[in-house]
Amino acid sequence: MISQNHTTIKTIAAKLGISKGTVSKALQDSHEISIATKNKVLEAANELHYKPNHFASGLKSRKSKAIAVIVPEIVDSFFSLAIKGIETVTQKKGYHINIYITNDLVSKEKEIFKLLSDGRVDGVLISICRDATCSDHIKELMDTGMPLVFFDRVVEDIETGKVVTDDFKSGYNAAQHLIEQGCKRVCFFSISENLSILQKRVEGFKRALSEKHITNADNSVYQISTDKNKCQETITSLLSDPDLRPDGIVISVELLTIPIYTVCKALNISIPEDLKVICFSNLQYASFLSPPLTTITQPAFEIGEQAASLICSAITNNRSLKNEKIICPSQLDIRNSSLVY
Amino acid sequence: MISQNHTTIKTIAAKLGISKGTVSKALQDSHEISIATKNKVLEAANELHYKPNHFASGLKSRKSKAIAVIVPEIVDSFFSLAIKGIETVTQKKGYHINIYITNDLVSKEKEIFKLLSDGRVDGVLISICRDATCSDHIKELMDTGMPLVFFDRVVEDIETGKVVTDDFKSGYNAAQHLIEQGCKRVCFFSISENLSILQKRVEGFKRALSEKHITNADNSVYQISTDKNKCQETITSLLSDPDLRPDGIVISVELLTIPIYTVCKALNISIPEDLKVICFSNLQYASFLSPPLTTITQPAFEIGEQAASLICSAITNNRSLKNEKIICPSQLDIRNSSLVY
DNA sequence: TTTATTTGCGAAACCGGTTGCGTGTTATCA
DNA sequence: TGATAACACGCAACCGGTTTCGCAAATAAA
Repeated sequence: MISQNHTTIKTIAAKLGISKGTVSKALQDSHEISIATKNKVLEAANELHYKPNHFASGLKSRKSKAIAVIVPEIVDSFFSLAIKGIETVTQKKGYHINIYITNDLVSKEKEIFKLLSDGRVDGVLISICRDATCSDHIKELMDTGMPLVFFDRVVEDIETGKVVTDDFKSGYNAAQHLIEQGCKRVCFFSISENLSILQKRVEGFKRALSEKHITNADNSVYQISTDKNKCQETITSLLSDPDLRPDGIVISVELLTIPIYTVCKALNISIPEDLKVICFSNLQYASFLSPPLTTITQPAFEIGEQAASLICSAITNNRSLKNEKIICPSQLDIRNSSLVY
Repeated sequence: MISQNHTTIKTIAAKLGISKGTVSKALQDSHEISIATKNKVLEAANELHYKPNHFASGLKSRKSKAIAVIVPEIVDSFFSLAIKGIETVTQKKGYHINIYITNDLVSKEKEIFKLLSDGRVDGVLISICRDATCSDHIKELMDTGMPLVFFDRVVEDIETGKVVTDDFKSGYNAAQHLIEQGCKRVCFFSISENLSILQKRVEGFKRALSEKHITNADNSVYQISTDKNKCQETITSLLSDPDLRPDGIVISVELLTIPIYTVCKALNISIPEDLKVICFSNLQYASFLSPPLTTITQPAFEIGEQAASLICSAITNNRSLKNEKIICPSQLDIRNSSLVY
């Protein structure tokens, strides 16, 4: 095991009595090498179990054939599906993916970006942190020429590839659906004021409210902590008073589903009788929850595929990503949690 | 953007009028460089935004600080949690992780192993395919000295690090629980005859049956396809006849949960009245399913952490992984799907 | 003061492929 | 048959750090 006498291009050259350069060119199927020599080289390479060294070739080519994928969370049906979509594409195109999880911490996001400046990856796919207070680290890496594509959670004022869903419309549709189901006091539970996609969902949500003359529009959006305990506390306080509590909620992220179901159970609030719920979620199990959860289902897999395609073509064709914005529409999957009882 | 005039060690050397070697040593805080020079180098490096080149250092050191993580699926609460556990550890130790998804195909697994022989990763963490008919590719890579750790789905006859749960006992406990709940005809739904962990679960399951003198033990294990349509067909045919169908099922993997719930709904079989169900699963939503699902919950996060720790210490300390087997016990989370009505 | 030792740094080989250029050989054409 | 072109391959620099070795100057010991 210790004697890793790996075979290099030099080994092959020595065995065949030819030069390194010739072996290298033969392996690349270069036109300036005869077929006879190529065959001999291939045979020897095979026999000696030759494997080209990633570092050596990367040193010259400055290409790693790897892409960084940065996500806030992985135990999440949206992000895991998106990653699967990414992997499907990158695998076909011969790219490797490096996964980084930020846990929604900008500090960790910054550390990751430091690591990526060593040429380890050829491009970056990222869905940014919830508390996205600063994006200098992103700009800095991009300034070195690193291609970067945002998916889902984007930084609005950085001009580069973006793949998102139709957030405004989705927020609008969600609210409209609840209103159509008879809700009079509709709320939006968000987890961040900074994320542009959540802002857009809120805008769409508010638009629907104002169009339908729902009066609590100004006081209808709540920021919920993602810390388990705080989260449940906040929701509990918001839902405790039967006279003040909403009769319809749009949940901005899947993460909040369990807390809300938990609190409703604890407070004996029945969904959908007392409270109608709709959630931005990709949960496979939505139909089998109790009650079945109405969702705004994002095309997570497709978003991943599109993002991966964009970054790959940016890398190989040196394609500019400015003004490349792809919008994959979400769909409303109506289930019992939001239906008239 | 095109002018990527990156600064190298040479740039710094030229600016300061010293040699490459000195700069390199200064950056490594070598004892043979004066503090004055080190400071000058650090300052210049900072000023010029110097970033060491991953390929150049890797070429010498033969270390990539990267670990491959190979899983059959990622949209799965067990595997995504395990990956999160892995990432927690590797991130702390300065390792990157490359994710590969096999979709349970040996062919893809083999392709991945070919890719990993170029020095791109320093070690491998893998949970093998369902149809694990051959493991030559794994042995071949290990023969080159590549450290490898199996987690959850292991190859029994390859001697290396393994992190698993107590599969026999879990299978035993699952069956015992159903029997205690009054089931007379208990079945095990598996997805593979080849996976040793499933074999062990089955063994434990059968042991419980025989100890309790359940008579259908010989005819109680069914292999279910993971193809959606075939899967539902098989389950439907197994559950159709009210006189022949089981009154208790142990589901070996999370993947089969939805099909079973779906078929039961379609056939109007009520869980747990007509059929009690228990599933090997890490689903966060188990409590909120209808009915809440009794699970054998594997310590997925911990399994990931342990596996990552093992591989890291194998890489850095050249620690041998033979006979390194870590068993993280699962727990039985009893919910309504298996309880006496 | 002389010798021995330590300190600080430069020169150059090295890691393993890649590539431009030059050269000798063979094929082509007038 | 001589000039030209196509072909096949070797040589050596190069990518950007790392590391060994050696040397000169500074310091310590004799």
